[in-house]
Amino acid sequence: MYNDLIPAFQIGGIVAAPKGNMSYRDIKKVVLDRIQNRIWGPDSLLPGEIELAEEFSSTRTTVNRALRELAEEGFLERKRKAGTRVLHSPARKAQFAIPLVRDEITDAGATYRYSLVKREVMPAPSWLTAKLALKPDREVLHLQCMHFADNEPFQLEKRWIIVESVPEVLEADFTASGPNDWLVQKVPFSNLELSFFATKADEDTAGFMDASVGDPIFATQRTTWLRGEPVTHAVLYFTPGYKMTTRL
Amino acid sequence: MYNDLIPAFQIGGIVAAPKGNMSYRDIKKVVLDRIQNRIWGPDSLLPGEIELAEEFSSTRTTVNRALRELAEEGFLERKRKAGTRVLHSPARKAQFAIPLVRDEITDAGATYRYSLVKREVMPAPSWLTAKLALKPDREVLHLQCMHFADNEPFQLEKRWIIVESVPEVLEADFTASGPNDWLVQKVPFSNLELSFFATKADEDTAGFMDASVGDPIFATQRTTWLRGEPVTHAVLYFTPGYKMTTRL
DNA sequence: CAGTGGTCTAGACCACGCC
DNA sequence: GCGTGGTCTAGACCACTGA
Repeated sequence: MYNDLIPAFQIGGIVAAPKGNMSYRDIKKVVLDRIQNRIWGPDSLLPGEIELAEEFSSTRTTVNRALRELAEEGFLERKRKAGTRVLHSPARKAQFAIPLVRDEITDAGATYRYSLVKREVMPAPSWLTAKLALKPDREVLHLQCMHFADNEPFQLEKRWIIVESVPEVLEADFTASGPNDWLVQKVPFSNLELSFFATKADEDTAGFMDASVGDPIFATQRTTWLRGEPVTHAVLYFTPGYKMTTRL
Repeated sequence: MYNDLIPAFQIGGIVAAPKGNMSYRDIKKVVLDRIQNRIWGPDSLLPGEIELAEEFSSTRTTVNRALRELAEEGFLERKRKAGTRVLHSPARKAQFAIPLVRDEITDAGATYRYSLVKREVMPAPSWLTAKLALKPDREVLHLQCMHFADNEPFQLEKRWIIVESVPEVLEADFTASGPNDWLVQKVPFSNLELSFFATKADEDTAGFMDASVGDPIFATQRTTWLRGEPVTHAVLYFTPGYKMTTRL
């Protein structure tokens, strides 16, 4: 039984409310503990905020913040009039930072190097026109770039930028630094779609990465809009063996 | 220039503060707009909370909530004494729900079916002992299960459960429903590590999924602890072509 | 050490949504 | 309708940390 894992002093410890004033963090801890120890089991209804405020000798405002954050973290469901309920499946949410490649590399203590592989102004390929619901015959700037960590291939970036949305992109110089840096500086974005998937290295990709044809490749795809207008679409191919990790 | 995309009425609209009292949501919108329109450019320092509260004819508490949430969302950095600063790279954070497979399938409108492929009590394999820092010679329950969506293979689950942490797992019946369901009901968890990566289908995996050997497979890995004790480790292999997506 | 954000209080009004 | 959470206010004290 999992209770074997609970040190004796904790059974009556955290679960019971300490005396004196408690911060919203303390309240979060106690509530979470009660959920995890099934004192408030799945689907059960928690006492109202006022009642909890009394128990914790705190105020409703403070209790509210604690419960609100636990709800954001996916432990509780809150509805007006209905009250606060424990979710049966811990619909926890994972959070990932979306860093710039450069930051990702330098944060890992490696040296970052960038290289422009290809630059081409072209009509939007039909799959892109369809995906972004572009008007027909739009012009796009297509770029391919490599990002290195300690001179090892780290990421291959294929990017399409809608010229109409960012005309000045045609003047930009991408030989020294990548389009992501430039876009971040020049264009705010209001909306983003992010996907993760697995693909296999084709001959082209394998050539750039330290990979063999057919190697499994972890890839992410990002599409960005500004106030409803598509700005750019990028696919990022990671070096074989890459693993994206979070803790919570 | 991206300003071309901004309808004229917005330039002097959202960016300027509306009169009257504003909610924290309104304040968030205005501040975000000013960031995106470079009125408060990257790295610039925002006015203090009191000053903003005056401008928005609101209180510091309300402004505080707005700025705090924008910071959580990755737009701002806040430090005592230093003030609130606009982050140069929109270090936005992606949030994913971590649903039960069954929910993921039924939410998509498909029919869920489960099948137990393998059940085995065994000594912990050495890689698992190392990964979870187990004491030597621990016993684990190893399970392999298939999850189907509309009778199409959707996910292959390989799971190891530390018997010592959850002894009663040996009595559980996993022929009708999966170990995840059981664990969620019986064992709370306090800590979780989550990874995403790409791998290729081996003969075994390809046999279960609708896949060929060598196909790229998107996989996730979850390790769960309860109060510092490892409980279970699972690797979930998705059917080829699976793509995980979020918007923000 | 002084200024900024972090948090708590006590009270109020409001809006949503079950009953 | 009416109870519950959602939010705002006005004020206070505190803790961190940069100048």
